[in-house]
Amino acid sequence: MELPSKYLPAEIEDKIYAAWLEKNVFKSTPNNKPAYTIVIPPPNVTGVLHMGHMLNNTIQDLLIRRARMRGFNACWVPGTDHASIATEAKVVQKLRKEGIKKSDLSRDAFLEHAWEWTHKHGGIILEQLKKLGASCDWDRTRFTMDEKYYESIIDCFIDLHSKGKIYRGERIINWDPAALTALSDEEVIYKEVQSKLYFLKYQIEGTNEFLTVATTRPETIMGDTAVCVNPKDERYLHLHGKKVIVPLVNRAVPIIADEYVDSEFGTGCLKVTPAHDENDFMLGEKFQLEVINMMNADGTISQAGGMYVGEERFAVREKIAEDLKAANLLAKVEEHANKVGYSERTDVIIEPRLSLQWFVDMKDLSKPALDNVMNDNIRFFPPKFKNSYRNWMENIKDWCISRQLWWGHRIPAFYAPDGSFEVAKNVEEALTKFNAKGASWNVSDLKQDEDVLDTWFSSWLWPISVFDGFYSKEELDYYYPTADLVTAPEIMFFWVARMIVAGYEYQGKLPFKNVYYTGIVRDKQGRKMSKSLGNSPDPIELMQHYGADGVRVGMLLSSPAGNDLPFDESLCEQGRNFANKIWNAFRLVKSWEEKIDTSIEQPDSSEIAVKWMNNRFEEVLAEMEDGYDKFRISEVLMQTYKLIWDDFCSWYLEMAKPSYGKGIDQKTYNETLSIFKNLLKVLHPFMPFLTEEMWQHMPSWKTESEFICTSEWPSAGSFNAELQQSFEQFEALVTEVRTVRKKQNLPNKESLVVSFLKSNARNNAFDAAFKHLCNVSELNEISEKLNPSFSFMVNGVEYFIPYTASVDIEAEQAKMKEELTYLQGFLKSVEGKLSNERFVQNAPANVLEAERKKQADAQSKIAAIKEQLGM
RNA sequence: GGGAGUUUAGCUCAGCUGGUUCAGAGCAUCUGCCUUACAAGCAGAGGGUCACUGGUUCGAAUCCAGUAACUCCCA
Repeated sequence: MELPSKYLPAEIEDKIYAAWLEKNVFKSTPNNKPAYTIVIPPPNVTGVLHMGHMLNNTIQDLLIRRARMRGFNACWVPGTDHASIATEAKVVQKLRKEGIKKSDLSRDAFLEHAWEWTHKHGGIILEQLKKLGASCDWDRTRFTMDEKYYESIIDCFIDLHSKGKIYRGERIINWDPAALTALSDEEVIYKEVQSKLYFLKYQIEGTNEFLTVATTRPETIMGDTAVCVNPKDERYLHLHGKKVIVPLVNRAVPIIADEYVDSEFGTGCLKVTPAHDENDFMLGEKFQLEVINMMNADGTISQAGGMYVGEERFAVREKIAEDLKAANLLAKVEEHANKVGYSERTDVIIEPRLSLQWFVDMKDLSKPALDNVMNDNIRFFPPKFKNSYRNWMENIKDWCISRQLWWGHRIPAFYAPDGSFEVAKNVEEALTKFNAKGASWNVSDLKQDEDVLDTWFSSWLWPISVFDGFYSKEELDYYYPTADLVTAPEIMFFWVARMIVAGYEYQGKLPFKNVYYTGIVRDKQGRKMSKSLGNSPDPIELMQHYGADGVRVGMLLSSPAGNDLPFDESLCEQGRNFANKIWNAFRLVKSWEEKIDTSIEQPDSSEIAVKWMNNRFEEVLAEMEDGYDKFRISEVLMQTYKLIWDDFCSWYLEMAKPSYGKGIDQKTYNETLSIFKNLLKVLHPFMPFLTEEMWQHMPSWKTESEFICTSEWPSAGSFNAELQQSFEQFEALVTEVRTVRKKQNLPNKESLVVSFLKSNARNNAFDAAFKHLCNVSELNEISEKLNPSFSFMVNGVEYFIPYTASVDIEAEQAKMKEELTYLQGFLKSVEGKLSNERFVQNAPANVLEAERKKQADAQSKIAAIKEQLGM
């Protein structure tokens, strides 16, 4: 069978993926093997694959494939998230294009559109993941709005409510005036902006004195119900207990004193607007202040404001500044840089708004989640993220979980006409609860809460509910806790922390053992990849260009845990080249199949080559396992890369390769195949398609396992360090000879005679390989130096290659002199150390010994060169 | 404003408890090769005041203090 000289991924990837699916190799059901589970961070149901997904899912696939080969029952659960705000926004947008306004639709009609949209776009991303080679158990695909899943979220709400962990309360929340919904703290992005600081004059009641208050938000004065100063601030001591008149509004409000106020900021006086600022709200509660809600949901001034009613908040800011100035109540305006919160979704400025919302009381819930990360029951990679996790957990606030949206899990609270409510699974149960308390409503009297739950309130049960864990223990007991979670640090608080909370609350144990945080994929200029910048390559196109394996390798080459990944297509090129290199090594070995000559004994050179390569494999395998344990993925990849390219292709194959026109012995052939097979196995998690394709070309391997992806991971054997050291000396010797050949233009076809000075230190283990590799016809031990000749030292042994006619002796001598000068300087520095008494006294024995060896080596080299130069 | 992190070759990064794993890897660059698996390749080579300044030590990329620049998180 003819194999093309280039590896052509496009022709084989789909075929191989289909074969895997057909034989259900990714399917997992509980059995007597240990489970190794990963749940996918569910992508947005209507999203498309981007580079972040590529990185994240490549890592998950790598981990799950390795686990599968190591004999675990590997289960990778795929799925998608309903992403309530993002999806609803897209549906609203789509309807608008069709001339339909959301407000014209009933809830049910809107939801029909949303489902339609979901069915049309949902799952695209999962299909794309198949191109990447993702070995998910697709039969387990879950969606956060699946019936069973939905039910578990509702039950979770009801449960937490009954435990008193969920409450309804009036709070200042982050309000998005464009999306008309509350946002969690995590959905607010703070940006540094250049704004203005307005100095407003508040007249002190009954006097002609004024108090100046600095504010960035003069438009909220209609909601002012106090002015606050620091009690220690001597400038204002005399005003405690007095009142001031709010400018323009002409309302008298008290001057209060509280430590909260920073005397250094502005004038040291703070206007207090309890309905429009979180800290002011706190002051309001503390001092029992009146609360005036002067803004509408859409960011216009409300009736309660009394002035500028119906006008937009920022227009009013301009206007009020003018009016204040006209009334001579504006002392001055300064430029001022501050941070302002923006909505992550709509990018409008967040309005702190007093509003009735549902909250989760996080105080007690968060405790086990904090402790078990800090004590490493759940390990973070890299561990530096434990710091920010702790910081957040220790200052955790109650979680606002209601959203003024339709797409999502509808809050199971039912209101009676008198405003009382009951939390229940459905209206009938709510009615029962009402009536048990003596009320006598009918079903038609009750109205369900209009709001849905924060998306993260559904995804925090992901590791539990994908196994129907609320209703059945069968699968959960087997698969939970899951092994690893691979995700981005950006959602550590949104999601990771909350899954841990839910895990301890509902299972009493951790949801996963390790959390691997990936970096952000950036472009070459360090910018985050985004649709709006258009700087993100299309992953599907990339895979078409470089092959899925090439892209996988490209993604992982430069992505140490937690560090950002400056992505460059040349990385994929490197991956593709690597695939091609292996492909050609495979072609070579495959071609030996026809050259087997059973009459040939295994040559010594091949024997040592096999022995060394097996030993080297053990050494690197141990390093790789260690790297995997520490999630040092890019390092493991590089170890694999060098093992295959350098050790196997550049050294082993060259040693084992028969001379031109010669056949190969059976033993070397068999052993080469066995080495190759192990290499492909450890490479498989990185390059699943390539390795599987080659496996399928080898009938003898297929008797072991039909697919490489279900074959057995190589088990570790013993490693002989001495053998590796011998190899390295041999390597150095070969390099020296190649250098001589190159300098002298001696083609490899012409054989050489190499001599060496008799020495006890000389290691001859690789002599046969050396002669084979360097085309050395004779390797002679001599007792006298050979002059004139090229000479070089390897590990204390001096070698000679006779001069050929064409040698430029003068140039050779000049080089030797240069070398001599360097060695003399080196020797001097070593001797300097050794003559330092304190060094000799304090340094450990091995260091001293090393220095003495350096000294001896340098001395002998110097002597050798001097002799050659006739000095 | 509070916290965390980073700074080592042109680029991306390794360098654990101070000493042969100590100045390293891959890519890129340069030189020579279409050598009978592979030019998506082979064989070589060059390249760094380890951000800066001090300190501790016989000895510092590594420990300590300070400075600078950048990044992220929280308010």
